[in-house]
Order: sequence, then C-alpha cells, then structure tokens
Amino acid sequence: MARRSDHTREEIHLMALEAAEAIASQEGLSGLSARKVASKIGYTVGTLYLVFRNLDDLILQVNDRTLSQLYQEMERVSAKPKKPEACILALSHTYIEFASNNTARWSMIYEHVLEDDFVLPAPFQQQVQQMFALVENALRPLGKNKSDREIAQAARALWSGIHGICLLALTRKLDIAGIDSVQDLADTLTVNFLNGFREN
Amino acid sequence: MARRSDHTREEIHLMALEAAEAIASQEGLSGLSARKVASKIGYTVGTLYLVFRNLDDLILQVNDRTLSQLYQEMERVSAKPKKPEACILALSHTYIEFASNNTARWSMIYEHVLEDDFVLPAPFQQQVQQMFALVENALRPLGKNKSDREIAQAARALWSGIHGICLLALTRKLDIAGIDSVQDLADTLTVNFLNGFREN
DNA sequence: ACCTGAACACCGTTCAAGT
DNA sequence: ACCTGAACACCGTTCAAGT
Repeated sequence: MARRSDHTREEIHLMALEAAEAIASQEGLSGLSARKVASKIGYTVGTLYLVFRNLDDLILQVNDRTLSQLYQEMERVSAKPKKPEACILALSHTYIEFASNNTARWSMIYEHVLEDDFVLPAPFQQQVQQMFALVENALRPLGKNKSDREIAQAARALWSGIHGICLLALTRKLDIAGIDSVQDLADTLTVNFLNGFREN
Repeated sequence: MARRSDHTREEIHLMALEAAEAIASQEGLSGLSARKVASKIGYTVGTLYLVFRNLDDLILQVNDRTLSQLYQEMERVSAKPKKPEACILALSHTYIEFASNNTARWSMIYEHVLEDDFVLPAPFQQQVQQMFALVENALRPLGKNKSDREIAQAARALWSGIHGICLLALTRKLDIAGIDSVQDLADTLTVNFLNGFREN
C-alpha cells in the first residue's frame, strides 16, 4: 500500500497531538508510545517521523499545548480585579485545580526529562515567562520599593514552592496523613511568604 | 551452564544495588535497565528476578539508600546547635547541595512514578517522616504558640517549596536567566516565609 | 538448588521498497 | 510524493531446561 493522502501533513500533525493527549491522559507518559499514537490515528509508525522529529518532539508539543491551556485559565483569573494577596491565592488555586483535574498531562510536563544538552524551544520558554509575569504583576503592589529583579526572584521562589507542594502531593511523595489538602498547604506557604514579603 | 554459587543471594542483592546506583549516576533513570545491571554484575537478567520482585522494586531500594544518605547529611547539620533560622537555612543548603552533587540519583527519587494503586513501603515513608521531623524541630522555637499540626503543616509547606525550587532549577524548567542561583532562590523563599511565620 | 538463555510482547527509529 | 512495513537494536518479565 501507500500513497493515501487522506489527510494533509497538518491534519496528521494535529490528529497525532490529540491522540497523544488522549493516551497520556489515560495512561500517563510511560503509557505513551509512537506505535500507539500511530495506530490510534490509523497510520503506521513511520508516518509519525514525517511530521515529528522524534517522540521527544511530539511530547514537547503536547506539553506546550497543556501549558498554554493552563496559562489561559490563570490569565482569566488574574484579569478579574482583586487585592494582591487574593489575586495570588486565586492564581495558586487555579494552578492546583488544573493540576488535579489534568494530573496525567500536567505531570508529563515535568516527568519529561530533557537531554543534558537540550535547549528548550523558544515558545516553551515564553510560556513559562508569561506565567511568571502574572505572578510578578500580582506581587508588585506588595513590594513597591523593591526592584524588578527582587520581584522576579520572589515570583519564582513562591511559584516554585507552590509547584513543589502540588507535585509532591499529587505524586503522593509527601506524607500528608492528618494534614489538610493540597490547597491548604499551598495557602500556608503563600500567606506566610506574603506576610514576610509585604512592606508595611 | 548454571549453578555458579559464586555469591550468596545477599551478595548478589548488594552488588545489583551498587551497579544500579553507578548506572543511574551516569545515565539517569532512563538509562537504567535490568539487562545492564545484570551484565554489570556478571549475571543474567533472570537472576535479578530471584533477588528483586521486578525493576520497580530495585529502583525503590536504590531510592531508599539515596534518601537515607541525604537524611544522614541533614541530620549531621541539624545536630550542631544554631539559631532556628540559621538551622533551617543550613538544612536547605544541605538539601540543595546534595541534589546538585548527586543530581541523577536525587532526581530518580522523584522521576520514578508509582502505579496508581501502589502504596509506598513503610521504611520509605519513615525516611520522609524523619526528614520532616528535622524541619519541624527547627521550626518549633519560632512558633511557640502554634499547635503540632500547624508546625507539621508549615514544615511540609516550606520544605515542598524548597524542593520545588531545587527540582525546577536542576531540570532547567525554571527560567532563571538573570536570576541568582538556586541557593539564593531558596533563601528568598525561606527568609520571607520565616518572617511571616515567626511570632513576635 | 541455582542460574541460564531463549521466548514473548513490547519499545524508538530508520529506510528500502512499493504504489 | 507519500506511506508502508520490515529491520535493527533495544526493553521487562517469565520459565522450561540445563548442571
């Protein structure tokens, strides 16, 4: 056989990404394979390599889509006017809720280990910067005398912290028997951090 | 061939763990395979399954050893008398230094994804609890009016936070161009958190 | 009793060969 | 030009068969 041309290259590209998302959602990163994606879209493995450089490339593109979905939800939340502390708590809740509702896909962003020499594609880095920008904007009113660098540093410290709680809790590496939910843990971190950060 | 009996079961067990550690240190979790471990200790793959339930079991035991090494270093640091804040900063530095010096093995603890229904072995959970206990002890003098639950919650929130910074920075998922080192980021989190947490 | 090694069902990736 | 499918070099895991 061969020469099917049922779909354009762009269509195959999109179908593959959507198939990969479905597989990842159900079986996680370890259950995702080129052969499974190919068979799910009705093509042979070889075809995938006409559209993606390799499996890492495909995963990176799936992760990029997940990240942009997450960003959109956070952006929508931070658009509503709120006091700074309420804004940061709302962002944190949105982040945790997204991670809880899309655990497999969200985990995949962090489970996917890059080669030592691999440089993240620019669009991916921009996504990360955009997300931090939301936190920086919410933080700025609380530190009016602080430099941009200090704000940037604080945003990364706090957000990595919330991320860490989320990650350890969802992968059950955290021992939280008798401890409140992920949200409460994250709130504890945020509230104490902001109390220390705030100028008064 | 067969019937070699060059080594006892315990010897094979230990040799396999050490071989796995060496492979993991050099090639990371993704480079670790049963076949490689077996060939490194001069046995066949089948032999490994006489000593470990499966590869997950082997990995879990390697991770347990790594965790106990990390705990010992943290324990040694917290044994020296210090003011509470200095103690927590020192613990954080020890944690980050261990992660930097043993990145592959440290990452493996968190990269290793458990099955949904898998319950962590009791010794593993104890290790985690022990580590949190060190942080709780350092935190307690700063919150004399706080309940044990509040102290436990704060320790988990702060430590997950430091872990998150460490993880994102070492896997280069964090965009820290123009930002100071991992240590500085972690210090930012800790200092602000403690300022908010402290009763005065 | 202890260990082997072949077998099974999977991988990612490539590329000559078919239409 | 487009896609296939067989090939290669790997996996984890099992288990009959050798000594």
